[in-house]
Amino acid sequence: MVRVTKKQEHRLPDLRNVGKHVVMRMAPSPSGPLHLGHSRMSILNDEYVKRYGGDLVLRIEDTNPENIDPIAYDQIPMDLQWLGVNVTQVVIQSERMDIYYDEARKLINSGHAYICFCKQEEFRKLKLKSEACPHRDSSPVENMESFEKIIRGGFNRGNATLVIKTDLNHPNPSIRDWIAFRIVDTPHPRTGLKYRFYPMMNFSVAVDDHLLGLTHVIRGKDHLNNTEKQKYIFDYNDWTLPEYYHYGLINIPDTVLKTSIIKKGIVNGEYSGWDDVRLGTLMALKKRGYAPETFRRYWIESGMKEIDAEFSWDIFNSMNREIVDKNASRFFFVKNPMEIRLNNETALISKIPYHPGIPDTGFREYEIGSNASIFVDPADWNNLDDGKSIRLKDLCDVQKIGNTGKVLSIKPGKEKLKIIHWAPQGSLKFIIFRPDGTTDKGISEPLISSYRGIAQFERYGYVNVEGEKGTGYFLHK
RNA sequence: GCUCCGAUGGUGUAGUCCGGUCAAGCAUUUCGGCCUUUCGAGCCGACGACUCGGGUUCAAAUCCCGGUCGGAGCACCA
Repeated sequence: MVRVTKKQEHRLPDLRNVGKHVVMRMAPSPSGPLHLGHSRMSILNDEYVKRYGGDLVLRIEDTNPENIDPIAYDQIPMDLQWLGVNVTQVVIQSERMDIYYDEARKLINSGHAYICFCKQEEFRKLKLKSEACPHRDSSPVENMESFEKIIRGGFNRGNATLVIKTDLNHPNPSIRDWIAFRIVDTPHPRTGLKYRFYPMMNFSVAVDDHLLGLTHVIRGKDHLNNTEKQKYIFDYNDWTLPEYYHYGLINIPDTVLKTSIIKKGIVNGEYSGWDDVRLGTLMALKKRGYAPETFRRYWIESGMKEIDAEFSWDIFNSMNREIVDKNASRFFFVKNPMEIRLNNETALISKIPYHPGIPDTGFREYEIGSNASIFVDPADWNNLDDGKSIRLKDLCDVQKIGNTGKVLSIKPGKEKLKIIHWAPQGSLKFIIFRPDGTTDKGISEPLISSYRGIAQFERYGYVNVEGEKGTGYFLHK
């Protein structure tokens, strides 16, 4: 039997129980702009909504006033738009507080939730022993009174919580009677001090997943326990559970992603902003020249397995190179330039294709006068033994004699020579910011001045160029 | 410690549900060759993996049991 060649492209597995359409969501906390890690859940959800049709909800989970950066409300939708993620509905949780209160009242009435006045430590200890706290048996009427009193501001932080009754003998202590609301008196960037009794993520998520009609939930497996907790809310209300998927954690090496670290760095001036090229934010990656399509391809290939994995910049860059290369004009960038003199008697014309693979992109052309001097990278020139020959790409072959190049031939000789790049007189200062925080300074050929976008600096790498400024951001080799 | 989850080359994946077509495919990396006036692209080739031990079976990457290793969560973050 002949083996059928498998399709090269990776395809995400089909979802279970898909009806006419799906409703899915992304639920970032607004602690800052999106980063590389967030792009995974965004792409995954978006892919499925595109496959099956339906809605994709962006739900901003801003129920912890202490962990909000207002920039996120605007930047997250922009990040998603850049990624090509088609959000059909935006929901901001801080605008839904009354909904959460109503759902809480329902659970209090049905005896599934109680107000607890235990100190944090006390409550924890009892739970570990599988013992009920003294407030667990309060009547719904008592609980309701307390609840309304808390909402009106009758208690201070740490003195009261709303707890969901689960199972005190559950093998996992964190799932035993979990806290659904707690008091926070920090002003909220959007609602100020209007509310002080905030739902915990497990409560608001369960309520919203139901009310928004979620059919499928895809998220990281760090939420595995949370899913267990949220199921109680669905049970008590007799709501239909969405299908859950939990993908494994991705370790992204050599990349700063933690918003707390980034924020601190921005404040103390170490980073220039959220788009500092040393960071793993989408803003920074965009600035360096990554294509949105690269993210999509990468995360589709990674799939939804629960296994933890290592993010591979090699593979990511390789995918990006494939996308970006065809539109990347070639230029010469000479790092730490040194001048060498040629002994040509007549002027030389150098005509170099902008893209050797795509002939109709044209040429860049420079005239090198007689006995001209040009610039080369000392790393190339100094490694060449005196008397040896080298090829100046698209210019001529030369023999090294000290710091002069004796022109051997204008047409490339038969001999196989090392080929190096160079820059003519009139080249412009150019500086490249690299993601490791270093910079490469040098010069680039004159025609770079009108170029914008991703260029390939030959033998150096891909760089997102702002020609008129003489700066560029290193993308990858 | 407790609860849950997982294990295919350096990395990422395919195959595992329904055992045989898998002496394991693809991509990436590294190395070599061809081509080429880039160390890019393209082409060819090489290295490199089923965590271990038992069991079931004519047959196991695939099913079962155990060990090991790794990961996540562990309570007023999301």
